[in-house]
Amino acid sequence: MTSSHTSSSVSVLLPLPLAGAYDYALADGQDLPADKAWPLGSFVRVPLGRRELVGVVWGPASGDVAATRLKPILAPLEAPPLGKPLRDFIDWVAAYTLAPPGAVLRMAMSAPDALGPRPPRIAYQVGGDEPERMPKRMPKRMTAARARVLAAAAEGPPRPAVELARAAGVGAGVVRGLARAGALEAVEIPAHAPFLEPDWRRPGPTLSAEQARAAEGLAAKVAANEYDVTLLDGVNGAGKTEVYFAAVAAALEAGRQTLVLLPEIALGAQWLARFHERFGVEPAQWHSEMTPAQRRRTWRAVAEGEARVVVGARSALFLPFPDLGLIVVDEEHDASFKQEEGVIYHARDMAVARARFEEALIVLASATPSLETVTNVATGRYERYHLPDRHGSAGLAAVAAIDMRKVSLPASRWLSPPLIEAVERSLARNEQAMLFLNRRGYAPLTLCRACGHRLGCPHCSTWLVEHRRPGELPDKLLCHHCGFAMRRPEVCPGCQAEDRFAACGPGVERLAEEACATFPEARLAVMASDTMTSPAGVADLVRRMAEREVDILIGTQIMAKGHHFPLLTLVGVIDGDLGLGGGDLRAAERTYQLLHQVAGRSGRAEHPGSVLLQTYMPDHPVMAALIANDREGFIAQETKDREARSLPPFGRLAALIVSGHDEAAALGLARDLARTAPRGGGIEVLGPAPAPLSLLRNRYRFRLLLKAARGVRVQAPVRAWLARVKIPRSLRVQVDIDPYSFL
DNA sequence: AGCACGCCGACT
DNA sequence: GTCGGCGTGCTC
Repeated sequence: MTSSHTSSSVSVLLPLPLAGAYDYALADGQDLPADKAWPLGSFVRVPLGRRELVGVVWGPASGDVAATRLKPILAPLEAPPLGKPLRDFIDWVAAYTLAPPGAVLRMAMSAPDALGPRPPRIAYQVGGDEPERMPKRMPKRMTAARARVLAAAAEGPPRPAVELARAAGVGAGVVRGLARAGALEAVEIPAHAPFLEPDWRRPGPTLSAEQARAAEGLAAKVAANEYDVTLLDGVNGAGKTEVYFAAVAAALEAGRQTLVLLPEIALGAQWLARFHERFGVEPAQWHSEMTPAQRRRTWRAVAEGEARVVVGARSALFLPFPDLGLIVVDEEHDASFKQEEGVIYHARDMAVARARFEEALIVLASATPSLETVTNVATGRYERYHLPDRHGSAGLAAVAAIDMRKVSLPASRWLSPPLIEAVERSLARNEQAMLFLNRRGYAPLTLCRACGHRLGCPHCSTWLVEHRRPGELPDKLLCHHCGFAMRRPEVCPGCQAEDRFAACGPGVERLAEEACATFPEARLAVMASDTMTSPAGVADLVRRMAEREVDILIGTQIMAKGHHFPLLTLVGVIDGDLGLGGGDLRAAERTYQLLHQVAGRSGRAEHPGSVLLQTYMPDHPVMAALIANDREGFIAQETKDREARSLPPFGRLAALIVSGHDEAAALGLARDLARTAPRGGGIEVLGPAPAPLSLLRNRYRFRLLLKAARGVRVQAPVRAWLARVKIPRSLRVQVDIDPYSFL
């Protein structure tokens, strides 16, 4: 091993789940010093087997493979090199999550075509500069669609196929067909307009004294250019967004970049509008629904420092910011920050690590901070800015329980008389109401009244959920875990009885049916992740709510995320107890957070709101805390409970999920793992037990849970543990450090 | 993650 | 006789 200045080889990390980086030889006759030609972080094309792929120069050669056996680096790519903070972050995430470093690198290379030269942007025109603007060659076949395209092309500048097609109201194929026929001329036009710099000089809104204090504090922290974690803690409506926008403005002023992580970017239309209002432009966005071209453009703009503010879902955490000065994690408690597939990580926790490597400020914002974050504030690791009051005149919504043990409802009814009366009063006052049920579909279970048979998914250990969406198959049964769908069978698979199926339990669709019958005059809308699939659909519903075209909004938790319904004054929670079943250690915390967030939809602006909570457990600590609006009391009790049981954040957990198509083989490996499990030193291993979803996508799953005392690092013992057993390729062992979901 | 190699069933 | 299934192992 020699220094990178004189060595003739370097190690290159490839975006593959390999154990480590591979050594490559530097090409002969390279007239630049090696560290100039291939600086660390450079993207390079290398051979691997009979393939060629792009990797990143990661460090000096390891020397593991004899120099004579090394293949040469083929060529550098033109994208800017990954900076040291991001490379260190990638190594750190790999070590923390026990994922192969290349698998983590892959997340930072999520726009493969962004690394090479920009593809030319092709536009189509007709007639060029000539005044006539007639096609040089008329197509042999002329159709109405083609005529519209030619007419559209004759006006205005050359346009890309998609835009021209949109202007003519036809598909892009028509444009391409005309180009092929020679009727349209292809010309190269300049690349996309750059991302505009948000204007931080624009005056912000007037802030309250507390908001102003927090805003100034955050701005000063940004200017300090140091690693710092600050919790921005305030109820919905307290103006957290405007406060952290002050930090964004400070980062812009300092010339550094900002990343804002949101739980669900697809639902962020209102957030984007607020950003636009504050800074005059839209920020760059990053989420899973983007097209390859959009990813390319955004990734490259981030890497070149042109995109100054990026708002994105958790995967945006791995974008190649060259100068990141600020990270904001909004709704930091939200469970959707936990990535559960591939590299398993929690984006909030990883964001804190990235901020450390970038020497940046990270702001965690929430009305109901996670116990982890609250504990870090208590121990002084994080600072906290508190925004105690709602900005505006409306007080907090009053929460009251409806004790469902004391109401008797007819079969297949879920609206209690007190809730119905409250909705009627709302409607009479010409105000809006919301009914919340965190369950998609019509009915969560279908059973046979003759023999009791339940219709389950053939690939998972779950019940099929009935959906009755208009325009869809009637009686459609759906598995919410693997997507399996079927029509309800004619006869019961258990006893061959005909027409004896009964839908059991409510989903939002069935609730809507009941609401429709109960409030026949009211205009209803349903909002669930499967009925609101596009951001435009969500935006339209939000608009209809704002313009009072809807009286009762019925939906699942996606209603609770970031939407403001100013005229909404009543929230009815149909089943407050829904999240409390099961063995999830965070069940109480999550239920509190979700119901608090739902309650926060009610009573904004000048309308006071109220929340009615249907529950069979009105005395449960979660319900009691919600009714008393006693967040601190709930946190104190939950803290005491977790501490007593040495559960996070007062102890560490790691889960191993063994899965495979062969149940006996999977169980056998799980037992081998239990036998060789680490013991002592503050570590205890439980299991194997069938995972709560013991069959998922045809894979049988068994879980082992490693519990470690506070301060014990779990990575090294788990790594050594896995090295002790042979894992056949037909089985998979997933490691989940700090598991959230226990499924 | 690919891609090859290798060892057992239904087809030109 | 071979085309092809996917289990196992390797790629600097």
